[in-house]
Formats: sequence, C-alpha cells, structure tokens
Amino acid sequence: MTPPPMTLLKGTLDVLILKTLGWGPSHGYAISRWIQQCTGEELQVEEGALYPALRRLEEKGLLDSAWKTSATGREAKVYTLTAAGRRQLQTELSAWSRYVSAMTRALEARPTGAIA
Amino acid sequence: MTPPPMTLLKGTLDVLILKTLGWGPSHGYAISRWIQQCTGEELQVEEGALYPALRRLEEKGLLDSAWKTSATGREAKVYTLTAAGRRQLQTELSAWSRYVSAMTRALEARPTGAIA
DNA sequence: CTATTATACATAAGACACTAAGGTATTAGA
DNA sequence: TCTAATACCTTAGTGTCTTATGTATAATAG
Repeated sequence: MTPPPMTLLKGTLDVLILKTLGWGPSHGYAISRWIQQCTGEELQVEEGALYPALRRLEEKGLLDSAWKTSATGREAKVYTLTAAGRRQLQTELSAWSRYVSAMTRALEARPTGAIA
Repeated sequence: MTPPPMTLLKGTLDVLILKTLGWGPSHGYAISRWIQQCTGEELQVEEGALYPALRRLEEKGLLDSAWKTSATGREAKVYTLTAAGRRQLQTELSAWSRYVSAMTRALEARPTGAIA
C-alpha cells in the first residue's frame, strides 16, 4: 500500500502553487487536488496551509483573484498568475533546484579529510 | 561571484547533521563548517539553529555528547551518532529522497487535462 | 427522500524551526 | 596588541505549518 502523505517542508508550498497556476487560472480546492494527484498522493496540502498561502501570494502581488460561478452553479475564487508571479515562479524553481543540488552534495559527499 | 548562501528549509537541518555525524564523531562548530564547505558555501547553518538542533537530537536519543579537550587545548562538545541515530539517518535520507521525487513530479508534470 | 460524501471557502490555536542578534571565552596570527 | 578564528550558548521575533472547527452547497447513495 502507499505510505501516508508526507507533511510539507515549510517554504515549498508557494512554488507548488505558483507552478500549478502556471498551467492556467484555478481555484484553491482544485490546486490542492492537483498537487495531491500529480505527486501520487505523496504531497498533501492542508487547507489551513493552502488558503493563507493563497492570501499571502495575492498580497505580494503574485496572484490575482476573482469570484466565479462555475457551470454547476458552484462559487469559487479563481486565482491567476500575475506577471510578477510568473517571474517569481522562475526564481523559486531555480532556488529549489539549487537547494536540491546543495543537499545532494551534502548527503552524498564523502569526506576528503577529517570532519573535525 | 557566488550567490549568497540560501536559508535552510525548515526540517532539513536534522538530516544534514545526522549525515555529517555518520562520518564520525564531531562537534557543533565543525559540523556547521563541514556542511557549509561541502555544499560549496551554498548552505549556511546559523548557530541559533545549530545548537538547539543538536540538543533536540540528543534529547531524542539520536546523539550522545561528551566534552573533550583537543590537542590544541580547546574545549568542544563532541557528538556521536547512537544506533537509533543511525537508523534515523536512513529514515530521513529516504524521506528526503521521496520528497524530492514528489516535488520533481509536481514541478515538471504537464497537465493531462484541465487543472480545474 | 434523506443521509452522506465531495466540493469550496475560511479562520483560530498551537507547535516548531528557523533568523537575527546578542553574549562569553580561548587560541592563533598579524 | 589587536583582530580573526574557534567554540559554545541564549533570547526574541517571525513565519509556516498542523489540527481542529465552522459554513454552505451540489451530487450521490441508500
């Protein structure tokens, strides 16, 4: 069976949201579904983390939001990446990749001399 | 020039410490040097994060500590991985790698259908 | 027809690990 | 002799997360 979803490392949610919105406008609930789905249920976005994060990003000017009523008659707040959000996405993507590289170096490195 | 060191993602320091101590006993200051060095100065461990982390890990029984005086006459608290610490290292290594995989899937995935 | 699940939003309380900034003390080198 | 490097520690503040709770509607199952 699949292991339980991992808790998010603090600081990685923003880039996940930005990336998801990079595909086009969407609303909170759908964003969280998408992240969960495309990570094979490994990453789970709690609502208590998601909605505040969306507000934060909007306040920073990285997202725009608008209430929309879907074809089914359901209300949802649809978020769209701003130009600044798109730039921020690129920045955070490369920061993440740099971080992973650094971690990989540390976790796979073999000591050349003494650690002390 | 090299970009400024990145701040740590909360939750990644423990595995870095455990990994470093996997090479053999060491003390706080040296651990922080080692991490900085082998990541090419990309990861910087603040002392205000390091020392509390070492205490945490010791309280969890993952590390043992003992004051030692080096050949130079300098005092240092030398930490050693316990058996539990070694097991925890393996656990956290695979958790990290699982996390990176999940993030990679999310950050490189292309939507099959609509995001909404 | 009714009860439950899924959709969709929001917030509050609390935990927790980090940054920034300060402090002590010794040794080595300029 | 003064500074940089070594080596430890702590506190205050911040920010992001988890957990729990609350509201409301639509779709589905029994």
